[in-house]
Amino acid sequence: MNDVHFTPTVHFVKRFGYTQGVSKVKRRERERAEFREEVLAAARRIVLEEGFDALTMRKIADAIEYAPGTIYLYFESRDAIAFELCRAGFESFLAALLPAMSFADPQLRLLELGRRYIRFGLENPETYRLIFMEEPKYASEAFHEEADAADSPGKQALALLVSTFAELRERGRLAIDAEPTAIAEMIWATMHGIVSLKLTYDRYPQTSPDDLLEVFTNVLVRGLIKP
Amino acid sequence: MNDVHFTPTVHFVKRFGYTQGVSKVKRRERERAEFREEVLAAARRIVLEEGFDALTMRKIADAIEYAPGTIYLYFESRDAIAFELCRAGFESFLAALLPAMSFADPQLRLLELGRRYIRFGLENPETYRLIFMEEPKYASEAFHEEADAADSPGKQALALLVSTFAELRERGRLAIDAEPTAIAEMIWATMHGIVSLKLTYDRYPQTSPDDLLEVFTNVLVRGLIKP
DNA sequence: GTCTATAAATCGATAGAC
DNA sequence: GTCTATCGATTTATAGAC
Repeated sequence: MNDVHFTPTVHFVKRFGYTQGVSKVKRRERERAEFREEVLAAARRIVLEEGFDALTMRKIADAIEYAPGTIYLYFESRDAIAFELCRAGFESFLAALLPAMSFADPQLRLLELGRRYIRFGLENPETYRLIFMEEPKYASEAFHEEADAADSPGKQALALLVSTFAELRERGRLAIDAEPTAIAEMIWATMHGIVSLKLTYDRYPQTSPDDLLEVFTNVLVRGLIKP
Repeated sequence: MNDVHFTPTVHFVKRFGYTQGVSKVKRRERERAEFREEVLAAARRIVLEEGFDALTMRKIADAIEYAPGTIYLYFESRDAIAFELCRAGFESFLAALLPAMSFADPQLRLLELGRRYIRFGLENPETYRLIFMEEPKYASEAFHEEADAADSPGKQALALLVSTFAELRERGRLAIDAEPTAIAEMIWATMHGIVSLKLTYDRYPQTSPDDLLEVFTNVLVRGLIKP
């Protein structure tokens, strides 16, 4: 993603010269970032209230009280905005899970990861929809993107689960013989199922997400983990 | 849903009179049903190949080689077509699960239900997306609709799972103390998670749906069901 | 009953005035 | 840097000829 809008160096150097210092350049960059953030915040609000398909440049422009064309000076296209939303979405998803890693005991950590996963999904339905349920076009790109050295936030989040099961297996506490990756992805699937069903149907499942998680963890502790 | 197109009685009685018998009326009705089915088949194909958002009256008209306006003589709107697709989708979903009920043993029946659920989702991705993953607008309506006396096909499908767990509990074969409904909906969530993740991300989860199901059933048999 | 033609709305994106 | 104005494409749905 080479967004030319992020490197206006030539223009500013020509106009102000470097003898003037970089303060004005920095101010411009800051204002630019602020405008972009304003656009993204409005976009998130629209997706939350009206769904992803309702995310149009005109609606964003109305929300931030600018003309539609102005947004194109800060974002290449509507797709670029959607991609940025997904990117930020995976990052806040990872941030929501991370505190669970402070639990030293892998079983307690696992339960906390599940609780945090579900809470994130229910409290941020617009973000959850965007990264896990909508048109995979943008989300898949953001999930699979290879950052410079590290994995994408989405992959890192999954890695939290995998490492927890690897640890349980190392300690000989797994009751069945299965790959940590397979177990982790099965858990992921269940968490995703609980959240996405709740977000799609308001009245079904009749059981609350918390109770569904409790039944699942009861089964999990009995059937997968040795004490 | 009072679709005036379904009750053209007055028109036909005026035109043909009842002395002429009902054969022509029946032929008209049959042709009408055939046209509607042709529209729905084309709509299914479009949803399969290009996604639900690409379902437009023009595309349907092109596919069946009629003018766009003609479709409005048979369907009230695009929404009515989407609703009909969901309705038929729930019915074929139920039909795909039903054969599992021939297993007398509830545990074997449960495993077969899981296999059939996942197979249906993977083999009918367009229908699955439509009834369980897309805009809940039409699906929710079709799921919650109260047919004359019986439940909707969607509710009936869920009832297959619930009754299986009720049977297991009656026989004293449940290892944990939980409502059959809660257990059934937890299983539903997991099945839905496995299928929908696979349909949304092509490369993640890395574990195949079959292997995910196997891990899950291993945990389930160990942690939930007494032998 | 089907067609052509089109209305009315809305979309993404761009051009040019200021 | 922001605006107005608009292009060109797309949509649902309708009107009227045949």
